[in-house]
Amino acid sequence: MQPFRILIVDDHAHAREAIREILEEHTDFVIVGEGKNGEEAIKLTEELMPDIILMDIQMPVMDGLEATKRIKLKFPYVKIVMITVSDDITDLFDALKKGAQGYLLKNIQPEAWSEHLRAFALDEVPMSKEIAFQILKEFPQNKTKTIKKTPLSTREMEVLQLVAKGFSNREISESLFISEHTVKSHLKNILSKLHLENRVQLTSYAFQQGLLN
Amino acid sequence: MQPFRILIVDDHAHAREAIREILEEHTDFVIVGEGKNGEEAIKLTEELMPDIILMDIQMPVMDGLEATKRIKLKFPYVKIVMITVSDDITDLFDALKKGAQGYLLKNIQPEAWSEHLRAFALDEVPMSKEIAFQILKEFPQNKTKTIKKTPLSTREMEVLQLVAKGFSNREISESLFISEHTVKSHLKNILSKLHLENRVQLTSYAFQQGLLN
DNA sequence: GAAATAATCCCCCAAAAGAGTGATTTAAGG
DNA sequence: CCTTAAATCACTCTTTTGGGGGATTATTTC
Repeated sequence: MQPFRILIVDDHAHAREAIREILEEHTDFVIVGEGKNGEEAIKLTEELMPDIILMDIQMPVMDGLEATKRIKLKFPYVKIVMITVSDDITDLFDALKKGAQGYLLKNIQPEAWSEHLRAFALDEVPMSKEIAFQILKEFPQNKTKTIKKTPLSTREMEVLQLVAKGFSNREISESLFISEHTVKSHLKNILSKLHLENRVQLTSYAFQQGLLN
Repeated sequence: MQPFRILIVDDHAHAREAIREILEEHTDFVIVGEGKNGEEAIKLTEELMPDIILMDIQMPVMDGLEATKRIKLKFPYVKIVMITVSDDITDLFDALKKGAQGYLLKNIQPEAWSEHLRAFALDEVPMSKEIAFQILKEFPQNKTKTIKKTPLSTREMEVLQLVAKGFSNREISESLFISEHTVKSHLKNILSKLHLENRVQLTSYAFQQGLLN
């Protein structure tokens, strides 16, 4: 079998070096390029068409979330795996939303990376539950609390329903007998709670979660 | 049983008179008000809270479609029935999309109206298939051709997929390697073909029709 | 009684969306 | 050959959206 072609994107040279060392122990991975930020990631992906991109989340110029989103839009078949030491695990969920296949934590059992990467590359797992569990259980309690559920309030749900039906903020405000400012405020909070960017994504989300009617 | 409280909205006085005559033959209908346009319809609905609104489509100031949409947004339980002599039957489907319960044609068997209205009021039919058929069969062939299916083209479907994922026009244009102008043009055509107003409604539609993935 | 949350409203501002026009090129069908 | 449809791009203009600040009440929770 052809080795998996891997692109590494991280702003720290020493981090890239560490990753390279880990992967070079295995003959079924070949590192085809390295980038320092999101912009380079996009350019290098176009040039090299890697099988897998290992991408850091925090980077200057363009961060890994934005880069993941854009690369996935243009090249849906490229697998992207986030690498991070993030202390805010919600970033990782955001990454999955933007199309990343999975994530690996720099400081947690890098010796097992190759195994997980192979699983990602072979599409064996969209996001392996075992890996997720493995990672989550490593997190101290106070960290995982950052993924606390912030469910939508009653009013926010009402707004959501009307947004998903395609009504404008103005129309919603008239329907609920409140000002348009308030509607925008609710919507802002909803998008923020759900880590979404716009009302279309909210509508998709609502359909997929069965939140409507 | 209480008689059904009916509001008539039509810009022609003689049309309102004709409707009044038809309905007054039946004791289970009482006409509580009359309006001449969409704005009046909204005002009168707030004041009178009728069970059923009989509304013309073509009216000055604000037409029946817009009025239907707004009334339904504020008062979802009011039944709205469109009355029209429209030669473009697509208007009627638009009316149903905006929340109308059904429609009646001025020039076709008004003697059967009361029966149909009773059905609408009692929620026996969201839009009775028999009535729809009855009306459709009265239409000459060349008229019904105006409801011709205009399916989306391949490219339009591609645009739809990306819109429903919450991407902006700019992002879509970069993904498809075309200009943003072209994306807007496609989107405009899509919305027009499907009689929708914005990308959120398109997203809802796509989900409900199972057009995605 | 303090702290947190929900719901309401306000301002500013840049970007995006949508509606109305238009044009050109290519491909497909009769 | 003519017509139609699809796909592309363009310009203008207004409205809408979404992000960034805030603030005030009232209620609930600890």
